[in-house]
Amino acid sequence: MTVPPVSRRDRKKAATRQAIADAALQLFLERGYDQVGIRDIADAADVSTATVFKHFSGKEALVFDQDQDRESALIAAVRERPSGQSILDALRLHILDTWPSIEEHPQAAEFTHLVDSTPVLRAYAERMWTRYTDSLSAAIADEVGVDHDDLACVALARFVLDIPALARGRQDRRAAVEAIFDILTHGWEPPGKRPAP
Amino acid sequence: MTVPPVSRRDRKKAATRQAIADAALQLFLERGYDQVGIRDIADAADVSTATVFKHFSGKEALVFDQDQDRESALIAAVRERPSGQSILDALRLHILDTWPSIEEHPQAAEFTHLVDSTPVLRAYAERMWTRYTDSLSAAIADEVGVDHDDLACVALARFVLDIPALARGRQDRRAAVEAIFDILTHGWEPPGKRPAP
DNA sequence: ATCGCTAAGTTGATTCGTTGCACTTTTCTT
DNA sequence: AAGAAAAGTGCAACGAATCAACTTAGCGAT
Repeated sequence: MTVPPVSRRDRKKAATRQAIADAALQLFLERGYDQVGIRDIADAADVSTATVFKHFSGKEALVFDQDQDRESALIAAVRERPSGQSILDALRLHILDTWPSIEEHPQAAEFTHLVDSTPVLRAYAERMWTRYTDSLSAAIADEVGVDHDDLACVALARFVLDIPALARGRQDRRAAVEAIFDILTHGWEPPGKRPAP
Repeated sequence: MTVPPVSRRDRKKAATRQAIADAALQLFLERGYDQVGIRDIADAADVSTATVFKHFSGKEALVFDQDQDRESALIAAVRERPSGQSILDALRLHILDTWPSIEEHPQAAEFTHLVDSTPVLRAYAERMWTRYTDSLSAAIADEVGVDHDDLACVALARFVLDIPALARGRQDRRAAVEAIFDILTHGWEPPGKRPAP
């Protein structure tokens, strides 16, 4: 939850931003991403197209309005973990706690479908996560006490941020997360043969 | 190296494609990616803009003309590895053999700078690699004898394909590759503190 | 209270990547 | 040599995004 804006100006600004995001999401869900133009969104929100781009960096960003909170939460999970808990455990538990329940929420079903069925949105979502590599790896490096650009920390951050893409579409997301963390903790081994179905 | 085309038609097709790619790269290096339009490239290659898009899926693809060979080589390294060699070793040795020498080649310096200094190209390059996840993970799964969508194999493929992005800009690329494979082999551990400079 | 300053929003034009369509030219097949 | 298939052309058009000049509304300090 973000701090509520103070001045009237800020409130109005936030209001228009919200109006644009709401209008966009509704239209996207109704007609599909590619069947909605920026002008449609601007008209629905009763603003000009230029205003849309003042608030959002591009069309894709209209869809992912609040997913930045998940990044802050992830970093907080590392920085404020209980003493004695390893970084890997903190990440694992936090992810198990929050991500699957978010994505399994019934309201999110059509949203997930929208993203999955639109290639440009899939691409944007993936890049959105890996773009957070810098801040997450900085947090990890701080906790360990090494330079921010320490390779092991950057790599771990990157691998952890790959998890949403890897776990997407799995029947049992929790098991998927556990399996990936097992690789990160103990190293990769050839999986045993599965019984043929 | 790809097999030379057979018929005259194929040769001409390859020639125009090459002319477009050459013109594009030269202009990009001269003026910078954003300062060159598709129409400039088409004029320089003496074709119409429509022809450019017949050969390349988009503007970014003009820059990465031959990087697909590296993917095939990577998969071959897994499939045709010496018997008794582990998959991880095969990947590690192949990458150490080929990638750093390619990127340290002097001719590639300005190309690398072009990509690094153009955000949209950086993004495309990253996505280009992770897009190969499917074929690499399929190769790994085949060698291990499990389903193509086995999570551990997909995860390994993804992590290995993250390596270019992680090793980019490191002073010692070989050491970086080794360090990342160490994580993938034995699991992640907090790195020891470095001596303060 | 009000006077400017700043930031939000508008309007309209403009650039640029990309696609579609109807058409011509070249090459392959038989 | 005829006709099918594919490469390329020319042009118009669409949508996303940006820019410049302008209007409006809220803010802060006198």
